[in-house]
Amino acid sequence: MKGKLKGIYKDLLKEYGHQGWWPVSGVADKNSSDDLIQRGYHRKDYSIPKDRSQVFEICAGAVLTQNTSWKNAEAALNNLKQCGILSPKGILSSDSGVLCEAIRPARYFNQKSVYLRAFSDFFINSENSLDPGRDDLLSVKGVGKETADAMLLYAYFKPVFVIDAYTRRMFGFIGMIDPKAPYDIIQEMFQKALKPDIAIYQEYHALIVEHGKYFYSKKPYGKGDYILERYL
DNA sequence: ATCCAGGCGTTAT
DNA sequence: ATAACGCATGGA
Repeated sequence: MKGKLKGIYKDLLKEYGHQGWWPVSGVADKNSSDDLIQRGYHRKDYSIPKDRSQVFEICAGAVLTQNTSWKNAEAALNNLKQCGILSPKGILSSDSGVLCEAIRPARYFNQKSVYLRAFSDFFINSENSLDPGRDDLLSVKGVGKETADAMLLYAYFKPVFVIDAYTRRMFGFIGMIDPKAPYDIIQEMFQKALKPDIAIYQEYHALIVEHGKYFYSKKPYGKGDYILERYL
C-alpha cells in the first residue's frame, strides 16, 4: 500500500521533474533566462519565505482556478494586479464591476467575485491569529474541500493531501480507490499511506495534475498511461 | 461550430 | 446522504 503510492510518486517525479508549485508572482527573476523562473515559479523551494501578500495570492489563485485552467486563473490574477487590487483590502474596496471585469477570464466571475470578497474578509479578520484550520477555511463561502486543502498545503504549509478530479481518475484507473468515493475517504487513503511530508505532498499533487493533463483529461493528449499501467 | 479546464453552492431525489 | 444543475471564459 505504502510502497505503491511512493513508487508512483517517484516514477512521476522522474518523468516530469520538480514542478515547483504553487506559482506566485513577485518572485520572478527578470534576469533569468529560465522560463519557469520568469513565470514566477518557486522551483524546488518549499521553505516558508512567503509574506502575507503571497499567502493571499496563493489563496486567491486557488479560488480563481476552480474548474478553470490555470492559464485563465493566472490572467485574472494579472488583471487584479494591474488594477492594483490583488490584496484583501483592494478586493474589498474595489467596485463590483471592476472586480468582475478583472477576473472575467477565470469564468463564473459573478460567483468568484463574491468568493474573493468573502475570503478577503476572512483573511483580514484572521490577520493576527494563528494559521486557519480546515474548518475555518471551509466556513468561507466559495471555499470547498479541495480549495481549502490547496490553501493549507501551498499557502499555510500544512501536510494535507489535495484530492482533485485527476487524482480520482488516475488512482481509480489502477484500482486503488473508488473514483466516486467521498473526498475525505480518498484523502485519508493517501494520508495514511504517506508520511506527512509537506514537500512531498506539494510535489505529488502537482505531478498528478501534470500527468493527469496528458492522460486523464476528458480529451487526453497521450494515448496510454505507460507510467501507471504497471501498477494495475 | 463543439468541447473542456487544478469546484462550489444550491436544490432536488 | 447523494445526484443533478447553474455558473459562463478562452483555447484547442
